[in-house]
Amino acid sequence: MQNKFDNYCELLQKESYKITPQRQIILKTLLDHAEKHLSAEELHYIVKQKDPEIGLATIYRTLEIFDNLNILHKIDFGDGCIRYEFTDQDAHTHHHLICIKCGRVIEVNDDLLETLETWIEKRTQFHITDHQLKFFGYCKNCQ
Amino acid sequence: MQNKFDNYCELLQKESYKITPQRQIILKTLLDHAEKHLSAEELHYIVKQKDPEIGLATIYRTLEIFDNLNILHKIDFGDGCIRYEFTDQDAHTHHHLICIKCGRVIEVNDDLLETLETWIEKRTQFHITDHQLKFFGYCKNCQ
DNA sequence: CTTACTGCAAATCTTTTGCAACGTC
DNA sequence: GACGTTGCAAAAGATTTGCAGTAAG
Repeated sequence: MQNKFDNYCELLQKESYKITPQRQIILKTLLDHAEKHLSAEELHYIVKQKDPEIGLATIYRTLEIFDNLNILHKIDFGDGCIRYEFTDQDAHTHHHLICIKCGRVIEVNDDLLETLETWIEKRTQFHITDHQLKFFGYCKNCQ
Repeated sequence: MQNKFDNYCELLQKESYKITPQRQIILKTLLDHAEKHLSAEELHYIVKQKDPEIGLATIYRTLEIFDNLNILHKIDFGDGCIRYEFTDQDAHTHHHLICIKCGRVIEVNDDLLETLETWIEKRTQFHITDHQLKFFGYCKNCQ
């Protein structure tokens, strides 16, 4: 985990962004909760426990930068706020199961979609660069 | 198209919603632009040309009802507003190609996802009731 | 005539922006 | 020391809600 942190800091530096304490705290927090798909608000709540001074605007601005640098990307689970996920986690073959009762988000990996993608590209002349696949239903506990 | 309109009106009636002129105009407009995935704002703009009195709140309230009755459902193309699509159009085997340059939304049909769904259900014990698959990339014109 | 529906305005919620003060490099 | 970054407060944009008046059944 530490090396990820360092890598992302290097990337920031390389792109001439400054390594501020705020950005370090935010990045650490994101890494610590990588599987949680935090929203800006949730992230802010956690971050404030480490440094109560940090404002919500800084959270949004930092997430924006991380998104631009492709460190993470936005996902929407339909709950009214934007959530974030590390891009390196994605690997293009990773989907989400969203429980419509308890809201739990489960991740699944597969590569069946590759086939579909190739087929669609051939048929529609649309050049696909990314996809999002979400399944809605009931998780094991909520059935 | 007329029979769809009548069917949905019947459904409204059956669920003891009143068939008001506003709801009729909204429903007609939605049916006329079924392939457009209108947002509330866009819908309002069109509807106001037929009846300038209709307020945006009515649009939202009507869309809410239609969503609850499963006449249509929300989709999010990541452009900051909720869009709507008729549920009967979906047929569970219909996906969206979203051009990240011009924003055009193209629809594709396929049933390859069925296989994947069955496989996931078996493996994760998650009961899938719906899915959303979006592909991002460049359309023919924007490549 | 009852009860749901409407339009308006105000409220809410998430996200963005302007700006003066601040901190990194 | 320059310039990017921050916190705050205000703004913006989408959606919701309260309310008094209106209309469908």
